[in-house]
Amino acid sequence: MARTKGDHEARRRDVSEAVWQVMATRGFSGLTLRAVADQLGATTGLLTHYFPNKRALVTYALDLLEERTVSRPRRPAGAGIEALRAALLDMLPLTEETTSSNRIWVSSWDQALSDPDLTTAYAHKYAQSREALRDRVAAAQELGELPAGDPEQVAADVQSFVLGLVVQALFAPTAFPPARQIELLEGHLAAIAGPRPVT
Amino acid sequence: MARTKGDHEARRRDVSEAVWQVMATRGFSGLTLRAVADQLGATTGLLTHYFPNKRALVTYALDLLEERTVSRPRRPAGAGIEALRAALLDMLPLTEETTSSNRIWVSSWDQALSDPDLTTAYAHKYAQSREALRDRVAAAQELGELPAGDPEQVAADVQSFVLGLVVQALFAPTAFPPARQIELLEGHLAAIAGPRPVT
DNA sequence: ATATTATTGTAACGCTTGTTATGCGAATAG
DNA sequence: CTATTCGCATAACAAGCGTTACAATAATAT
Repeated sequence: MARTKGDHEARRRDVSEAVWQVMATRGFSGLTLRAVADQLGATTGLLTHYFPNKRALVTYALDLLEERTVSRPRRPAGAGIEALRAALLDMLPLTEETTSSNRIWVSSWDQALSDPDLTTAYAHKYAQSREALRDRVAAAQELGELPAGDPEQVAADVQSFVLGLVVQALFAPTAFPPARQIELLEGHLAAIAGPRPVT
Repeated sequence: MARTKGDHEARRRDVSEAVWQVMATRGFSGLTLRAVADQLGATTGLLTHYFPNKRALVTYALDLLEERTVSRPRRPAGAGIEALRAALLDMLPLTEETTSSNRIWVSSWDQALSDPDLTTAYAHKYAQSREALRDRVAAAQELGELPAGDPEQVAADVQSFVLGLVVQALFAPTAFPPARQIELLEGHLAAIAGPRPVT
C-alpha cells in the first residue's frame, strides 16, 4: 500500500521515531534492522528503501542523536556563570527526553571506542563542547563570578563532572533524582567559584 | 593433546588472559566464544569445557574485570586528603593496564544498562565506591584539609569528576595524557579544598 | 600393556543478523 | 482507462552466533 507524497514526509518521521525508540529501549547494540522494522510495524524491505546499508542506518542514528541533542529546547542562557549553569543543566538527565538521549549516548560508547573513526569523531564532539564551556567560563571570570585561572582547565573540570554525573544518574536514577543532580551541580559550581563572599 | 595437571592451572590463566584481551581489543560486545577461542589459538570446544554457557562466560568476564580492578597494585593510601588523592589517582587511566580496564568498564555499560540486574549491580558497585570515598573525605575534613560540609556530597562530586575524566581520556588520550589528568585532578582537589591558606 | 578418564577438536544444528532479488499493489502520468 | 513508476512485502541467501553431540588423542590408573 503506497502512500501519498504528503504521507512520505510523515513516514520519514515515523522511521526516525522508530530508530529512536529502538535505541532508547534496547541500547545502541540493539539497533538492528528487524528491530526497527518491528517497532515500525513493517519489514526490513521498507528499511532497504531508506538505508542502503546497516552502516547508513548507524550513521543516520548517530546524526539523529546529535540533532536531537543539539536542537532540543534549551534553558535561556543568561550571562556569566548563569550561562554556564544553564549549559550544564541542559546536559543532565533531568527529564524523560534527556534521559533517553543520554542513555543512548552512553550505550553508543562501546561501538564508538571500537571504531577509530568514531572515536576521533566523539573526541572532536566533546572537544567542541569543552570549547563552548570554556567561553562561558571566561565570560564568568570577566564578570568576577569565577576566580581567575585557565578557563580551559575549568571547562574540562565541569565537563568531566557533568559527564560522570550523567553516568551515575543513569545507573542509579533513584539515588540521583533531578533534585539531587541539581544540588550536586550547585555544589560543584560553588566549589569552583571559591570562597563565597560574606553576605 | 591433553595437558599435565600443572599445565591446567596455566591453561586457566591463558583463558583469563584471552578473555581479557578480547574485551580490551573488541569491546564488551565483541566478547564472543569464537573470538576468545581464536585469541587462545583453540576452538570453541575448549571453551565449553570451561564455561557451560555464554552467560557463564560473561559472568566470568565481569568477575575477572572486577577482580583485576580490585586487586591491582594501589598507591599507598596515606592519611587525610592524601588518601583521597591516592584513591582517585588509582581510578584514572594513567597506565596501559588501567586504560584497558577502564576501556572494558565503559564498553560494558551498554549491556549493563540493558539488563536490569546488571544495572542494579553496577549501581551498587558505584555506591560502594562512593562510600569508600566518603570515608576518606570525612577523614580529610576532620584533619581540617577539607572544609566542612556533607561528605556524601563531596564524595559524589569527586566520583562524578573522575568517572567523566575517565571517559574523556579514553576518547581523547592525546588530549588527556597522564600529566594532564593529574593536573586536572589536582585542580579539582584544590577547588573543593576551598581557598588555600596564605603560605 | 591395556583400560579408563580427561581434555580438546570437529562438525553440525537452529537462530539472528545484514543483504539481495523478486513480486505485488497503489499512486500517478499519458 | 491504461501504463508506468514508486513503495513496500516476501523470501531467500551467506555469515556469524551459541549450543550440542560426537570423535580423537593424551594422560593416568590398573
